[in-house]
Amino acid sequence: MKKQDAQKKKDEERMKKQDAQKKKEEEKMKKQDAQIKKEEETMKKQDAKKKKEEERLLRTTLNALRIKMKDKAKAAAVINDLISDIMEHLKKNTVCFKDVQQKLGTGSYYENLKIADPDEFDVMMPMRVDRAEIKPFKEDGAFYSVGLKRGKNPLKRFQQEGSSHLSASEMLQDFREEVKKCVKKLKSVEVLPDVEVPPDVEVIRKKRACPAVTLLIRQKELVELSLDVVLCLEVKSTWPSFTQGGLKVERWLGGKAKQQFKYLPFYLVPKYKGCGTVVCDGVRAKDVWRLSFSHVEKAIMKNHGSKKTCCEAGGAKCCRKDCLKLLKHLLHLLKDQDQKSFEKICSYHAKTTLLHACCSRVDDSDWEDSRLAECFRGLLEDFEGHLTEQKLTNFFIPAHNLLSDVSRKSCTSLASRIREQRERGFPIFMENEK
DNA sequence: AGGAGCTACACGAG
DNA sequence: CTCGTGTAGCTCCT
Repeated sequence: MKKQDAQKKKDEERMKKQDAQKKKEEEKMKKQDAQIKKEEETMKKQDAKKKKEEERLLRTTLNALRIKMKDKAKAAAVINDLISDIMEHLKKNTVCFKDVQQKLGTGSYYENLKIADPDEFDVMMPMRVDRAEIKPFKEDGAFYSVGLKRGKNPLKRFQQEGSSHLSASEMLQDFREEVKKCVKKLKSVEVLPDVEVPPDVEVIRKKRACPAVTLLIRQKELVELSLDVVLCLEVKSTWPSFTQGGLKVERWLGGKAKQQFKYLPFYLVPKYKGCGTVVCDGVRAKDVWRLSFSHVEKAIMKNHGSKKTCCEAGGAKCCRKDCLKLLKHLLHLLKDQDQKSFEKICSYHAKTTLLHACCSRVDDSDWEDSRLAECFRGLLEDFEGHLTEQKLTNFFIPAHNLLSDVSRKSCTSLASRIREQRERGFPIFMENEK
């Protein structure tokens, strides 16, 4: 019996030992679990911290990009005076350009997207052309020849001999001369002793394939201002068929909004490249015009939410514009570092990327102000995608690739520079932070 | 043509 | 931080 008892005790003890062992192991496991959880939590915390840091960086960057009210007021006074002088001159002293009645402010300043300094202004001066014959020039649908039909029109003098085509180059040249005359006249005005020194205005040399007459305004104690005056044709008729399938804003802004945009006129700017060799249907390359929808871009930027109240006093604020501002800023900084290689990539590419992004992430909740960092990253990924594929469709003309003139090399190298910034938390913004 | 009233934004006060 | 105010630009109205 004793033996049996002893055996039992032994067994029991062994069992106890085993149990203890088990418990120990369980505890060990628990501890490990806890450890893992803890690690996960610290990772999460670190991530959150990183996110917060990044958010802060982006906000301070945006803050620094804000335009000062005083600068804006000073610049606007000068620019507006200059613009009304030019318009007056055109109305009173010219025959062919007297029909320019309104100014059409375009570009980032007038879209409230200008960053850092109010130093660049874009103004279009439209001339109505009625009953014009607009024919596409080459295949992508961005360039057109403009023919005038019979009837009186001060623009007739810009028609090519033996054809009805309006010569973009000649018209732009004459327009330049008129602007120059106006500037000269302004300079010759006698300066009264008690009047402020008038700003020094210079018409700068025409750049190749540039539709604008650029004026540089220098003033004491103020940044240099540049004013692009763009002569353009306003056509009040249905948009060219090449625009079909573009402006895909139905899901974002609604079908009605799209319809209303399509009721607006379209514009043609004298953007031609190359010399006067005959290229297509007897039309010379320097006589062609390029489509412009900057008035629609501006309207979209002003009314950019899927809800009407987006960014209004009562509604929720979104970060669409802020994301674009940041992208433009990043592009500027990268261009400054590496001037030559990214020369051909401009803020219009950034703007177009945002427009496309808004069409794929259509809800205002996709662009909540609180998600700035996340949204900005998304926009950058879009941009990198366009660059690596070397394909960025004109928002209004699906067959027109805005990157077709940019070299493969600069596309891929810019894409990797942007990716690098994104992955490293935008050190380029930190360097420029003060 | 000019001005009233609006929006979008900057900015300073509390 | 929120709020009111100022500024420029735009639309609509007379």
